[in-house]
Amino acid sequence: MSSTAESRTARRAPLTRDRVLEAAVELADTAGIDGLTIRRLAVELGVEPMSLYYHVPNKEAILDGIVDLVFREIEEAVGGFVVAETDAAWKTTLRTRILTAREVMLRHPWAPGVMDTRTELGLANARYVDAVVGILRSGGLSFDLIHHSLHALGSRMYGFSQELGAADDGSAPDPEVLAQMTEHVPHLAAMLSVVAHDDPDSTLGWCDDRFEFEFGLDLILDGIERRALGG
Amino acid sequence: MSSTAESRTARRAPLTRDRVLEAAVELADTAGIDGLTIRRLAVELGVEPMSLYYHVPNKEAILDGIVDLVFREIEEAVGGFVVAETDAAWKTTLRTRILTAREVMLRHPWAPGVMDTRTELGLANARYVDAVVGILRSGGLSFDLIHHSLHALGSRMYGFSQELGAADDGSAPDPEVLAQMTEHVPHLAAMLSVVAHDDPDSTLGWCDDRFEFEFGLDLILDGIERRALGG
DNA sequence: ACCTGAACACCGTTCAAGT
DNA sequence: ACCTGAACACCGTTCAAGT
Repeated sequence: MSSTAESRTARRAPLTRDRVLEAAVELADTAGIDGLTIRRLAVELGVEPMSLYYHVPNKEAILDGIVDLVFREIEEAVGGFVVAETDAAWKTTLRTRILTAREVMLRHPWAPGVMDTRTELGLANARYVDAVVGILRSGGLSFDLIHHSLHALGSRMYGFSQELGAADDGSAPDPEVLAQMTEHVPHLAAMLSVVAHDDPDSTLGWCDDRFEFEFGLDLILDGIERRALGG
Repeated sequence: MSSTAESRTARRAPLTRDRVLEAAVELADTAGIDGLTIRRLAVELGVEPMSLYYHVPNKEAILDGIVDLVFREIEEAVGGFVVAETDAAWKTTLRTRILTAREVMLRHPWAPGVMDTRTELGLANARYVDAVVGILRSGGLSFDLIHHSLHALGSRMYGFSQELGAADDGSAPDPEVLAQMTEHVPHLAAMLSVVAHDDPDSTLGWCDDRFEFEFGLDLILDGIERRALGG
């Protein structure tokens, strides 16, 4: 009973690599990726900045570690990366797998950005890709086609894809802005004035909304299937 | 004749927004995006750091500016963004357009990364998208399908796509590493041991090699065409 | 109009030291 | 074994000033 009250959350719990990484994910979730600094992370953990370096070599390792955590979260969400030997319904299996990964990604909007900056493929990430290869293999695809398919999917395989910019944010196009656009980008303006977005779960900025994501995903999955059937 | 020799390249040329941005592109090309700092940019221009702020409000504006320059470079490379009224060969028109954009992107490996961080759609970027919309429109597609197609293309529309990590860098798989991989990522290891990469113009790390890029691009373009024909 | 100097509030990280 | 303090070499940016 040496301390009457905790002055900070989990102050006395011993620091560990896992606690550092979990706190880092939480900080990135709440403060954004720019808010994730060694120094802020330290105050969050009730510790001096330099203490972190005992558990983690540098900031890059922290970034590696938090994308690892995200992939482990995906593994948990899909109930483990076990793959059937053969699976006639490989396409829907992969589809739901990817949409589940997407759910997790939506909880960590910073994840796509920092995944892009990773140069090495971490183990958890590799295990995710491995499972995707397994699913495609269970559908009887050749390794060659599987390889091309991974490239074709790109980041969509992880449940996210590049956005096009703020022009397409789901808000109704302002008629006045539209008039100005007509001068410089007539085709784009015409499209936006025609396309009515209803955006049920509105986007996080980095990410298509669900309908658009699925449209692109299905386009690619259909294409892969067609290649597999020799089309 | 007050100065006998230039102590720095273009030292006495008056600073201007354009000169700042051109120097910024050059610095990012040579020193990488992390090497592009206000302070280094200043010494490159033979000027004090604070001088830049007279021509540009802050660093974000510089980043906006250099992706603008990249899109202008693309516009030049494709010979202007004019679009035919109707074009039966819209698919190959768009295909070559995108592959030309890709050539430019390959000259500026930092571009995809900073494009991802832009929140607003700049004018030059919008003009690029506008031309793509125009090409699809010239093929007779509905604006609705065009809109979905833009999302389906994602960053591929600009000539780049997300990479999967260093595991797939075109180097022949090291048998010893492969043995270790077999334990944790058996499907991936099996695929890599089968897939022989011949990588003519080898990648820059952020980017698929040309064959893989075209495979994915054609998959999507074929899918769009099929949707257009009501498939 | 265009450029500068000093200063501020931040970074990540090293190194030698404390317990 | 685990944490700290002072210090270093960087950032972007403000503000008041120079010409």
